[in-house]
Amino acid sequence: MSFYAGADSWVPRAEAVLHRAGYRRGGARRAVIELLDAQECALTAIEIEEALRSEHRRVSRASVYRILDELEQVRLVQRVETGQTMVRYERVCENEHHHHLVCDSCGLVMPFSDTALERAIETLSERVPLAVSEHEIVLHGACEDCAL
Amino acid sequence: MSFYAGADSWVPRAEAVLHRAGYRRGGARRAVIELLDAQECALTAIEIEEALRSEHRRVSRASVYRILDELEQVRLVQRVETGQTMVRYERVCENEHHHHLVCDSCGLVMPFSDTALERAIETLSERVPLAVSEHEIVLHGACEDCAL
DNA sequence: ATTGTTGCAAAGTGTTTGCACAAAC
DNA sequence: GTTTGTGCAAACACTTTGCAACAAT
Repeated sequence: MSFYAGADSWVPRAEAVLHRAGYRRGGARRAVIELLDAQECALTAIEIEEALRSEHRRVSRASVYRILDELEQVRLVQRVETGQTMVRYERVCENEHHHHLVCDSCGLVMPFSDTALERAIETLSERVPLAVSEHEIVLHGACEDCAL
Repeated sequence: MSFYAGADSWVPRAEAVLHRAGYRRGGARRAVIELLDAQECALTAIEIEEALRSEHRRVSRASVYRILDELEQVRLVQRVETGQTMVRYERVCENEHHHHLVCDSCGLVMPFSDTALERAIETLSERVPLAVSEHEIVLHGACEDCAL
């Protein structure tokens, strides 16, 4: 099992995908893309807005939502539902695939990946009355600090 | 793989758990409990409100939310996040454990269960920096009708 | 010049809260 | 009789939309 596989060239790929899909460039979208690329794990829209503001690249909240929506539609970004009232978003890389651990006590979200789990999902996907395109797995519990 | 294991004696257990936790009885809570017990899969708060109204057991929306929250806290009910803007809720039975298939096209939600998957989760849970208490798995895709 | 992008403010929508009254114990 | 449960309406919080100004092509 591993815990985060590091970056690939997501920013250039994102630009290419967006261009091909007919989008023009824009400062707000660029800022969101670069921020997401620098993240280790999923952020909420409001966290994204705040992070950008704190690095003096203010983007309106409406734009954050619009941009995340666009990026999700072209599958550059995926939603992560952690049971924490707010949806989270993270970039999707072609070679790296992970799921999430959520501490229900402090709200910490961590990525993890496991090949046995992926194999089980793959096998299962063939036997289910659904043409499976995605899957999401969230483990809830108490993180090491909170479990003390 | 199987697709829904049927009822156990959830209503009496719910009553017992609530009583032990110091709750009094109430018509609204009773109605929600009986409705949830009759479901095959997870409902949203608004679906619950509407279902109760249509069987002439009107319960205010605020009460639906309050009751679901209480039931969740004593683990009689669990949230299901399907990526469909509204959270869903379903009863949790002691002997039956399932996950969900979601059709992203029509919104259909179906339960499924798989022992290989559960084994993978169990093994994995030991090796992760989290004291795992729950897990949620959602498969997204197109259902048989929508895939045509 | 045309068309997509952005910010702002307003509207929307699901959820929560305050309060008064009814019901349970 | 005291405490909890419930309905109603108002308040909330996150998200979406309308619109005018701006920027990219």
